[in-house]
Amino acid sequence: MDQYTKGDTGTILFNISAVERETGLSKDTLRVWERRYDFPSPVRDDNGDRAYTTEQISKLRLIKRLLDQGHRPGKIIGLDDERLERLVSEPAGDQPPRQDIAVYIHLVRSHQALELRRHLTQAMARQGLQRFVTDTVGPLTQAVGEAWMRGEIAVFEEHLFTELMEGLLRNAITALQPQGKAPRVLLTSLPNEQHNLGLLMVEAILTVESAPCIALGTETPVTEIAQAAKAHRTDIVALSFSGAYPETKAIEGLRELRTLLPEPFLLCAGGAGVGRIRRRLNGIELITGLDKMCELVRQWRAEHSSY
Amino acid sequence: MDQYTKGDTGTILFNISAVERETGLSKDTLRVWERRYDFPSPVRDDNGDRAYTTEQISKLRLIKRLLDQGHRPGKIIGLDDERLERLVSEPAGDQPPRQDIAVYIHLVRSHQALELRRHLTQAMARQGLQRFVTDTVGPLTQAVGEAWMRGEIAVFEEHLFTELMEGLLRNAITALQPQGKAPRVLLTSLPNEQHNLGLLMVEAILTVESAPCIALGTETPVTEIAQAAKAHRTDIVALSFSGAYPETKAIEGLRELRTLLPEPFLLCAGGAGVGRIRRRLNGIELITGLDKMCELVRQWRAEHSSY
DNA sequence: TCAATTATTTGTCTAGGACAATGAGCTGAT
DNA sequence: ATCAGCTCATTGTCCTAGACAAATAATTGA
Repeated sequence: MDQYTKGDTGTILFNISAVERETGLSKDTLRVWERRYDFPSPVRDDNGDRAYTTEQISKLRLIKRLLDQGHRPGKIIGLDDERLERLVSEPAGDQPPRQDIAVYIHLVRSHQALELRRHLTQAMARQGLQRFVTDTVGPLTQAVGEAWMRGEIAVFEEHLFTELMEGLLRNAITALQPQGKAPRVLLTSLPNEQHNLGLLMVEAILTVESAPCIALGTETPVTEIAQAAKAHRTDIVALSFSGAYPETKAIEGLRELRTLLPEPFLLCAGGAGVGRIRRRLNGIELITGLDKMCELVRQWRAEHSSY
Repeated sequence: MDQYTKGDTGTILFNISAVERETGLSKDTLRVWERRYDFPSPVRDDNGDRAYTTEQISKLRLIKRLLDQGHRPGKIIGLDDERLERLVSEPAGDQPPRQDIAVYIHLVRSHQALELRRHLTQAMARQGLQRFVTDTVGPLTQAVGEAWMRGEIAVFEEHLFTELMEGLLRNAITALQPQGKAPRVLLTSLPNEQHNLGLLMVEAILTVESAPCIALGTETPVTEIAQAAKAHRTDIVALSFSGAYPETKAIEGLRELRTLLPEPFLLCAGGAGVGRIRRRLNGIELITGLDKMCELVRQWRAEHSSY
């Protein structure tokens, strides 16, 4: 029941439930990997329950990232950390390093909240909300996430960053006095997907585009999404998936929603979690970037302006 | 793998994974309930996998609500829908009915988001932020929660309300240009406590009181809270617990935090979850209302103004 | 009346088997 | 050479059924 326990040497050990939360790998998967590949091979606590070390968890995170890139478990689980690291950084490759992002990251790590907020507010004023979101918030959020994966940023630092960013975006959105014209867009995520930043980014962009948003926050059950779309007479339903969201669950949820929502509704999904979906899904638009959401709205307007 | 299949009569059936998502009850729990209480007793599909009907799912939702209210599975699972319904609406107390709250609730239920926002903004302007939070947001949030328990408000309606309220409070907070003087307060909640509204209410009140807040959002592990308090040199650490949070967990977490944070730090806990704690906890302030938080800050200032 | 003990309830863990869906590798026809 | 179709290996999720600690209720004793 407890999330973590202390090992003999004072090291912190995590139970299988905590590891599921931390890595996004289901308990079943963790157990079957242990059976088949001998990794992870956690020690056992007094009850005989699996107890994972932080090292194992970070290796699992690394492996998860590689799976998301298309690698297969059997091929990579045996490799040592060094080789895994090389695989991760390999194809990700060589984006031009960005000075501004490095500055923000530094502010996050040195706990200068006010200074960080000031810098970001200035950037927003300089770039305008639309470009601020696509060119700064998006990449920065991703960079923070990656730094967190590598253990360079503590949990509480990431929390503070997220909170600050949410405040900033929400403020910008209300400042625009959201009204606007069709299409009306419903924004939310499926249960177990708690990341709200992506949704707020989309909301900001859509608000700039004068498309009215109904934002439900995160974790709305599929049936409720369908009800909400009908009750609010939205034209588009947009779901957000972070990179850690299990692909099969995402597809499952989207398909169910498609069945529950008859055709006139446009259904689309975005976020890092859909980037790796190769399959074409019937009647579901996969959005590969924040700017693409804009295009979708414009396209919708073009198709519905015939009168 | 498919989330739902069609039954013989054309009814939609859900697999165990979908039910977990919809109800928040784990697969393990669903299976063990079936074993022990014969409910839910789903039919099986061609693979022998459980297939749940929508009726079963809504009964499960009802049961989940009652569990959150403190009922125990063994006592209520056997009851029929009628009896369950009666239980849900039963404990609704006899507070003096408030007209304004009834109006807000009505707007929530009729999906008039813009109108609701307008009303609330007006109330805020009329009452001032401090009284708006204590006299309107607090009671309203509670009323919405209770209505949701009774099934009078749908999940998506509650989500929209929460989202709207968060935006409103965040906006008010930033508008105040938070700076201010000591004490510095760290605001967050423990893992598994996802309600952010309570934290935002406190943040709003403290901001009015010119006490600078470090808000980490929800679900920060205890060790991280301790680190954050030190890194940001806060004077007070305030945790929020909603009514559903298990009392023992709360006490456990608070005690652990008290051990990790040496004396000069003031540690306090608030929210519906601490209201029912009778025991006095060493070195931990239990806050019984939003206004009490104010008093705590004033008291702190009185004690530290000796120079 | 309240604290300490004992009994019951309840959620989550365990093991290992099964199987469908996915992806990889191969074959033969265009 | 390319591509559809087939086969085989891989992989995630579901299954059963037993165990046990934590949480809660019931009982005892001071």
